[in-house]
Amino acid sequence: MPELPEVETTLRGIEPALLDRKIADIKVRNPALRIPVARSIQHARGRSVVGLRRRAKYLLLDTPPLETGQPEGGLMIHLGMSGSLRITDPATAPRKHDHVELVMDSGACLRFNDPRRFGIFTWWDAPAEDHSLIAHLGPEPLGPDFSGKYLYTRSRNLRVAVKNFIMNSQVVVGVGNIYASEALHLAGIHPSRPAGRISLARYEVLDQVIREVLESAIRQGGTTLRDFTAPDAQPGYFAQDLRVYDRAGKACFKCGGEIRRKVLGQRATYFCVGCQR
DNA sequence: CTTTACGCCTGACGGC
DNA sequence: TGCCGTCAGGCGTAAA
Repeated sequence: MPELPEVETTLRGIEPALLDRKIADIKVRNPALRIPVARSIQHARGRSVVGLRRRAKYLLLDTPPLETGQPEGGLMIHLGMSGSLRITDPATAPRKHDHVELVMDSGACLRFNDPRRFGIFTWWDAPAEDHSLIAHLGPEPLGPDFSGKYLYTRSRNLRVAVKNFIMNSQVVVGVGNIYASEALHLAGIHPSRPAGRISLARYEVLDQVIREVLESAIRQGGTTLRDFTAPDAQPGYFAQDLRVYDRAGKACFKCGGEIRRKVLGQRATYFCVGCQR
């Protein structure tokens, strides 16, 4: 499932094939994504991709108008939980669940594949920051606006469990279910602890481990990046580093305690009974 | 306002 | 072997 590191890896993987290239054609095979693919994505046809950005788990392609009067904006892609992008030859037969594709003038082709169709492929009107899906998002976890002090200040008087707090995209973006459990374990914080009852010092630790776990995963994403265009590209680059996720009943690598599973906010949550308080 | 539940959807998996 | 129920998950939205 694409978390922030995999989206970042995806961005780096598709950039060489898209940057400064013209979108010659846009094909929609199945518009039934989480948000139906609208005809407006055709605004990008004939335009060049002059920039690729990531905001939270959204990929943004900048496509300036060719002549005055055309709309300013670009394409927005979200991978949902089963989406992926790959660069391929447009002559190759599409796979099952290849819903949208960009045919570049270079002859390369970007295909959006998403079995569960929780993803998004849509058009945004400039400025992208004002789009309803990203206008109210919190800071980037790897950016300068995210800090222990920020988490501490935002959480005062909140009774919500700290795991739900850091998974709230209005608080901070890109901390998915897996990394929330992993980061809290590394920080020694119990996932059920009320967010408003955690000290500044502990939030400073949490800030650091969130950065570390995401940066580490992005580095390992480089492995995924290399076979990104390969027909049999495999996800799961982070699986070997998981310390608590999906390890219920097993022993904690740090203290030997038992890893338990509980449901918080309708999500599977894993933690160690020995070293998380 | 905060908090919780639900729905979208397919594939993997276990039970029979 | 195949059928069926259950679960997983990002995240917006409705409901409480």
